[in-house]
Amino acid sequence: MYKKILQQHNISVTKQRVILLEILDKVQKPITIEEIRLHIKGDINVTTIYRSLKKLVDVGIIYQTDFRDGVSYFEFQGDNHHHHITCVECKSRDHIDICITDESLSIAEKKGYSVTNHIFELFGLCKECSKQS
Amino acid sequence: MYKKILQQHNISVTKQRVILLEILDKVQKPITIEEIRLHIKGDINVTTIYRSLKKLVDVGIIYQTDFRDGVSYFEFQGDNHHHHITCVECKSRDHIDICITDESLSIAEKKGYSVTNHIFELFGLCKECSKQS
DNA sequence: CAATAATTTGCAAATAATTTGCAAATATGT
DNA sequence: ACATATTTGCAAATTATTTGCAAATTATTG
Repeated sequence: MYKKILQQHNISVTKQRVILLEILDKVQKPITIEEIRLHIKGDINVTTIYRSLKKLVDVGIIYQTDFRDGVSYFEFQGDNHHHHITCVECKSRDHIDICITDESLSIAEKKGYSVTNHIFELFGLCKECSKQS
Repeated sequence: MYKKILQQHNISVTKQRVILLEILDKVQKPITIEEIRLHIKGDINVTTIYRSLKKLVDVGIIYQTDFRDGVSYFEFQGDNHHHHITCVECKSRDHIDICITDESLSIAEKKGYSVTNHIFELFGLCKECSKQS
C-alpha cells in the first residue's frame, strides 16, 4: 500500500520510507522526529529520517508543520486533509477540518504563483486553560 | 510611537524593544534575527533579541512565522495584516492579503479554543521558476 | 521625587535540532 | 542481470536557540 503511494509520486521505494509512512499513518497526528524514532523497531539513521521525511514532504505525501517549539512535526493526512489548533498553555491539540480558501489560492495565482504547499496553524487557549487565567 | 504600542500591551518600554520595533516597522517584511542584527546600529545582545522578539510576539505586536528554512522570521504588520506566498525555488516572497476565515475561527471556538494567534503560509512556484521547470 | 519591587539585559557557555561529505548499499530501467 | 541513479549510514560539523546568573534598567508605591 505504501509502496504504491511512493510509486505514484515517482520516488524510490525503500524500506525506510515505507516504515516511516507506516508509523505516520498509524499515529494519525503530527509527531516529531524524536517521537518517530521511538516507534521504529530496529533502527534507521537519523540522517536518513531527516532526508526521507523531507522527500515525502517535497512530493506532497506528508504534511510538515511547526508549532513554534523549535521542532518540526510531520503528519500523514491521507484523504482527510486538515489543520490544527494548539493550546499555547498545555500544548493540547485538536483538528480543524478547514483549509485554504479558494479565494487565497486565486489571489496567489493572480500574483503569478502556483501554490503547491501550505502551513496553517492556529494557536490559542483550550477550555481548561481559559478557566485558570 | 513605539513606546505607546509597548505600553498599550502592558510590557516594559526598553531601548532595545523600541529599536527592534523601529527596524521591523521600517523593513515591512519578514526578516530573520541575523538580518535584524545587521540593521542594529551599536549592539544588542543576541539573547536579548531572542527574548524581546518572543515577548513582542506573545503580546501580539509582531508576527512570527517560519518558511521552513530552519530560521524564524519576524514581521511588524501594523494595521495591514497579511500573510505570504514563498517560491520554493528562488525564495521570492509576496504578500497575500487574506487571513483566517470566520468559519475556521468558529470551528475552533466550538471545540472550546479561543484563538489568539496563527501561522498561515503558502508555498509554490513563482512565474519565473515555473517557466524553467 | 525617592525607594523598593519587578522586569529586563548582557555574557559566556550549553543544548539540541539539523546538515554535510563520502563510501557502501540498494533501487530502477533496459 | 547490468549499468545508472538514488538512497543510506556514519561521524563530525554547523547553527539556531536557550539557560543561569549578576548587573542594569524600568515600573510602582508612598
